[in-house]
Amino acid sequence: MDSNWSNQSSLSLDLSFGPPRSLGQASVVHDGYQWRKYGQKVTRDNPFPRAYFRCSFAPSCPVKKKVQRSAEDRSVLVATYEGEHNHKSSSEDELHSGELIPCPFSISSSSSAPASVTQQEGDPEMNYSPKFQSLLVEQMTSSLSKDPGFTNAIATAVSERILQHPKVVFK
DNA sequence: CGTCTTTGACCCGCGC
DNA sequence: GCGCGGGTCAAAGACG
Repeated sequence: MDSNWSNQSSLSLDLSFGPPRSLGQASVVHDGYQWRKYGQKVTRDNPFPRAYFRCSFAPSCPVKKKVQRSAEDRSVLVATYEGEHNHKSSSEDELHSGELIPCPFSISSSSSAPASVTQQEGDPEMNYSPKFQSLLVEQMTSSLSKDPGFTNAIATAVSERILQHPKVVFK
């Protein structure tokens, strides 16, 4: 067995909570993949509901994703990935078609120290607007300076998933 | 009309 | 053996 993905890797950077409520269709591309929600549960150790997602980009893709708000800081969203994508990301396809800039944050590395990115809520106008993006960058910068585990996870994810190059270390 | 989210019920594993 | 908690299923409703 590949030990890579047998364990869960967690790291959050999930934009799906941006829109107030995007009901109906369009499972949003959060991190380069398409996710379909198949369940939600309130766990004992966390008052906030945990959402369960599957990769809907490829029906045969075994990857699962759990998204849960941190009990300590509710502005922190923690996403836990399980499994390995047996296909390339949808954003890569988009990249190849020369249209959109991919969101390079599909975390496939297993970091010993789960990192997270905070995302403020409350302003529906900040969904995917430049304002929101700049805020996100700001939050990430903050996380980078505070949490070395996050740095490594990002570096690994970017190098493995997007650049297809050896590990790059941010410093 | 087709696809996706929501939500309650069900199933299974684990600890006591 | 029983109870609890986590994870999954499936029907119903909603939206473009």
